Amino acid sequence: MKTEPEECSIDDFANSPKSTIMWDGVRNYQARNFMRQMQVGDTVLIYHSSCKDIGIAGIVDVTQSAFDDPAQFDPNSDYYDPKSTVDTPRWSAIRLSFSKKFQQILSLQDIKANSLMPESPLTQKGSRLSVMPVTDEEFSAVVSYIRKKIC
DNA sequence: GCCAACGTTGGC
DNA sequence: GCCAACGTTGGC
Repeated sequence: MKTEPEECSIDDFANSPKSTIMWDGVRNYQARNFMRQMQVGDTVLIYHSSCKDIGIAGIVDVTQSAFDDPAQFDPNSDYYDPKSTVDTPRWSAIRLSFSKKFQQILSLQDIKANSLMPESPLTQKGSRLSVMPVTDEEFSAVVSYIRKKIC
């Protein structure tokens, strides 16, 4: 899952390890559909975008599967969607909790240079998908690369 | 700040 | 249903 760290970063999770953070505001159907597939206990890579240190910053866990994103009903929210009603909601949110923060960001450069996620939309030009699946293979590649790099 | 790539909107 | 125009994303 992508996030701008100024809005929500891995540190926001790390600083409140026992609480959960609601992941709301996703307003793209493809991303939403991927969120709806996520189950409690699933592992999520957190990617910092549009910032100085671009890349994967750590790991969080799903603590609640998809529910109606309350922001879509709130006229005062940036994420308000006038076309959503309680009867016909469009958007979903999930809840996440802290798992791990990488000791250093696994940069997009490194991800590309070492082909850690060659098939992923993440490494493909022009992809704007903010929630995307990660294969077991990609996850293993990411974790073993960051271990090696830190040691 | 630039700009390519993308998704959405809305007139027809 | 098409597609031009528009707004947004996000790396550089």
